[in-house]
Parts: sequence; structure tokens; C-alpha cells
Amino acid sequence: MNEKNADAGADRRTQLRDRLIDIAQETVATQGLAGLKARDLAAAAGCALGAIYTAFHDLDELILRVNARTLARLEAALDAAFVDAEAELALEAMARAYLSFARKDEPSWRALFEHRLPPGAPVPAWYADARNRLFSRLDAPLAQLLPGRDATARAALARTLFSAVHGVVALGLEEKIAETPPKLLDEQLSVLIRLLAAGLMMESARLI
Amino acid sequence: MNEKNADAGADRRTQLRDRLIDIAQETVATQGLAGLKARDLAAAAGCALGAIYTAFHDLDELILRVNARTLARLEAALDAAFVDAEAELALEAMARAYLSFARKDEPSWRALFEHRLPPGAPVPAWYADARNRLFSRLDAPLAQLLPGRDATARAALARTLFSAVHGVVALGLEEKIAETPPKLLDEQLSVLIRLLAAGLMMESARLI
DNA sequence: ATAGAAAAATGAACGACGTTCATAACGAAT
DNA sequence: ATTCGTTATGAACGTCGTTCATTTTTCTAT
Repeated sequence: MNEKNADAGADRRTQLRDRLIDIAQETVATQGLAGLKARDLAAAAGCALGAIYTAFHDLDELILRVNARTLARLEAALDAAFVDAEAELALEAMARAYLSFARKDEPSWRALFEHRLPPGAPVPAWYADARNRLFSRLDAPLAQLLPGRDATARAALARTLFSAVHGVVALGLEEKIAETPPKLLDEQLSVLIRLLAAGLMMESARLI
Repeated sequence: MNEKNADAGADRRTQLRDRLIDIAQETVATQGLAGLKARDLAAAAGCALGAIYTAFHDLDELILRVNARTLARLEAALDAAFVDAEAELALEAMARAYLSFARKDEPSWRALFEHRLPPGAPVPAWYADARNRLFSRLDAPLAQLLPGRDATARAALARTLFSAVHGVVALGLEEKIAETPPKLLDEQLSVLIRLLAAGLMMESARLI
């Protein structure tokens, strides 16, 4: 096997991979994770059923790729919302952006948390990286609110705040747990940010 | 059909229902929702495969029954943790109890949020009642912290706080999203409660 | 150009799943 | 003993993800 052959093969495989991810992304966006079926996917991609398994080890791997793209879009949404003003405003803007993203792309967003790998399967490093980048978006506002804290403490705090916002959004959009009217959910998020920001300012005062 | 027959039939059916729920509960507790299989369930209950569908319309209905029991145990755990002392202490105790329950009964707890009904299927009223009771546990501490608020506002706030705690616990235990070391997760929860309680006290001051 | 070897694509087949339904087993009344 | 309405049964169905023997394509060497 010479170089040209290897490249051609890798190229074809890469093209198929991308096409499958594109289609799967669209399917998950419109019908949710449960709507993703190997046979439909192959039909939509115009390839054989077995071809999917030449591009990916299994559907879980494909789903992780789709989820990585969702994470990237979520990152972009948070970045777009970031306002370089007062920290509480920035935090509120990003929380609103998170809720807005979850509402607009609910099936894709939900897929991030619905999907589970088979027991014992390790999380691929490239996926762990993608989700870790999410939390770091809160670092700048937190640094402004708590100039005294070191980076490690800030990172932990970023995770805590992100998780709290996620919880309000997740349960708020979860009709089986707590169907929350949209207006009330907006209000809940505002209240949460207000309470947390007030708490952070007291922390800050306590440190000085 | 006379009364005795009808009663006997209903009785047998009820017995089978309870037995199936018992076994499903045990299966979910040890192997998670994904471990619940109709054939294994029938084998463990010593009944025919089809008998399951004489007791329940489908497995979703059975899962809702299992989840309702989990909700009841969670309620009991929160009640046991409730301390009738200072509000912040009560809130922290209940948050810890939530985390502790999720850790101890992780597969069952996870099943509460993993399970989705088929699209368009309404949430049964008895299930909605069971989950609504959860939030109300926070009402007493909140009434202490914010004596000025009416019951509706308190209920909304209870949902917000519960959701925030849930978010920290859910993402903290979710290895695919953010594997958090146990000690750090304990710490995150403490910080969250501290921040929220501080925020609530400022709200309270602002109202007076 | 052509034969032969190597690689890749194919889709029928497999096993597991939830659910259904024709059939069998049962019990009560005659 | 016979009938008849109920209930239980598990083989069978349709769907799913995944595999792998076979076919098709692609490349190499003559």
C-alpha cells in the first residue's frame, strides 16, 4: 500500500464520517436521540448499513461526535452572550444564553445529557476537553467578582455556578419533573443569578 | 361474573403488580434503567412474558411506579434530614441529604431523570403529585428566611433552589460531563448553599 | 491491457428487545 | 359432564444495533 492509496482511503472514510455526522446532527436536532436509527441514517447518507461501521466503531461514537458539535455551538452561544461589563450582568447574560440555547435546540441540548456510554467505556479525551471548555467561560466574570481567589478555586466555582444554572434550566424544561411556564422560568433564572451574585459579593467583602 | 370472582381477579392482578414493581425496583437499583428487561422480569417473577402486560399497559407504566417509589424514599430522606433550626442549616442539611441519596441510590435516582415517556403521552396525575411534593419540603426554611413573601413566590423559590442543588449534584455525579472528586463535590454544595443563603438574607433585608 | 491479489463495501442474517395475539388452561354454572 | 366467559401463556412479529460471508472495487505486477 503506497501513500496515495492510504490517503485516498482515509479521505473517503473521512468524507463518509462527515456526511454521517451531518445527517445524524440533523436527525438528533429534529427528532432527538431516540430518532437516530442506523438504517435510516444509512438510507439518508446513501450508503450501506454496514458502511456506518467502517466509519465509526458504533453509534455511540457517532453520537459523541454529534454532541461535540452541540457543545461547540453552545460554547459559541455563550461567547456571543458575554458582555464585558459588570460581572453580574455577564453572568446573567450567559445564564440567559444557556436557557435560550436549550430552548432553541432542545433535542440536541437534551442529547448531551441523555446519552450514556456503555458501562466501563472510558470518555474519550477529545470529548472531555470539549465539555471542560464550557465551564471556563465563567472564569472572567468570577475573576472580577473575586479578585482574591486563585485559578483553582475559581474553576471549582465556575463549575458550581454552571451546574446550578443547568439544574434550573434542566428541571424547568423537563415536563415530567416540573413543567415550568416560560415566563416563570425566565424569572427563576434571574432570581438565581441575583442570589448567587449577592452571595459572591458578600464572599468578596469577607475576603478583603 | 360475581363479586367474589371480580375481587379474586383484581386481587391476583394487584399481587402480580406489586411483585413486578418489587422486582423492577431491585433491578433498577442494581443495574439501572437499562438493565430492566421484560423477559428477565417475567423470569424473576415466575410469570409468563405476556402476564406483565396484563398488569401494566407497558414497561413505561411500570417504570413510573418504580420511580414513584424512589421519589417517596427521596422524600423520606429529605424529611429525615430536616433540622428545625436556623434556615441556612436546614437548607444545607437537605442539600446534603439529596446528594447523599443520589450517591447511595445512584441508579434509582438517575432513573428519575433518564426515563422519558413516549412523545405525546401525558404525565399521570399521581406521578405529577409525587414530584410536586418534593419541592414543598423547602418551604419551611424559606418562610423563615423570607417572612414577607407569599406562598406562591416561596413555591417558585423552592423550585429554583431545589433545581440548583440538583444541577450541582447531577453534573457532579455525571462522569461524562464533569467527573468531580467526592470531596470537591461536597465542597461545591456547601459553597452553593452559602452563596444562596447569603443572597436570600440580602433579599430579606431589602424587603424590610 | 490483463490477471491476480488486496482492500473495501455490501446487505442478509443474527440476537436481543418490547409488544401482541391465537391458543390453551381454568373455574363457575348448569 | 358440558358449556362458556376469563385469564394466562409463550411463540411470533416488527424493530433495533451489529456482524460477517460474499461481492465488488481498487491497486499491483506483468
